[in-house]
Amino acid sequence: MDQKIIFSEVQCTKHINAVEDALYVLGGKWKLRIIIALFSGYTRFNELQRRINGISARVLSNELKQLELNGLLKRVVQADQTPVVVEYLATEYAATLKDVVGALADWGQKHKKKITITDNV
Amino acid sequence: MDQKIIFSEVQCTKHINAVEDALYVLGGKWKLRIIIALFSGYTRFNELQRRINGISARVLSNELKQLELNGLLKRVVQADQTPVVVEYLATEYAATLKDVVGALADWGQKHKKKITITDNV
DNA sequence: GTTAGTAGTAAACAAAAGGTTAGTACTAAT
DNA sequence: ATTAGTACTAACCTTTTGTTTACTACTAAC
Repeated sequence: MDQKIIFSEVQCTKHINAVEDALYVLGGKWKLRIIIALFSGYTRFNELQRRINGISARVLSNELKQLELNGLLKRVVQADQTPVVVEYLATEYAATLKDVVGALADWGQKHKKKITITDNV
Repeated sequence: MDQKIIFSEVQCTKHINAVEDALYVLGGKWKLRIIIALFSGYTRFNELQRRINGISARVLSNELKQLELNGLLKRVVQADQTPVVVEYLATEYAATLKDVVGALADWGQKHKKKITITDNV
């Protein structure tokens, strides 16, 4: 009932700003899903599209460009191959997202259990 | 260069689905910011609007309704007071988001430092 | 009695995000 | 020769999200 204050007044704006900075890069429906797929070893465009349920080629293409701009993946063209093969590889920097993805996936899993049992009050 | 696979193939879909469930509740531009403000002890409508830079009354109102539906806050009307005071209080369930908010804020903070130094390749 | 504050809602609109369809140019198999 | 796959892009449309302005109804201060 009387909820404890977790963050101090001074920390509030700091936290909001930090989350804002994170969401600028990770926000939207798809970016974290793409990062998970990359972590899982999927590298090719159509492979990613098949794995990430519901994403269109246009949106995937745009999202990949933005993730590359933010240093989370590298687009590698294997020009020696026929046909030319394009690979999207998570960078080392993307690995710093492990905690974020982990925390969110954990919570999501627990939340799903909660709503399937409680059916939400 | 040769990025290690962090999640196994089997875990990929599980992770994506879990993150999907989390984003269903927390996704969008405002929800996490509102939760942080609630954690910080801000409880009143106008107080929240002042604290969360850029949010309009309409959007704040809608977001608060959704957060209440998902059990993350309680809308409490102090009817005895004049004028009537409305308080939005984070629930205990919302406290389970501490790790998520923490991980995201941490990453956002580090990312901001990175881009202000490196200026991004 | 005018101004400011509380806690919003309604209507109208604009912007951002995402979806749909089709198409390119090339290869490889049937 | 047709079908299927790769890796996309363009144009167009819809949906979602957010903004702005105005308004309610009430209180409290100046």
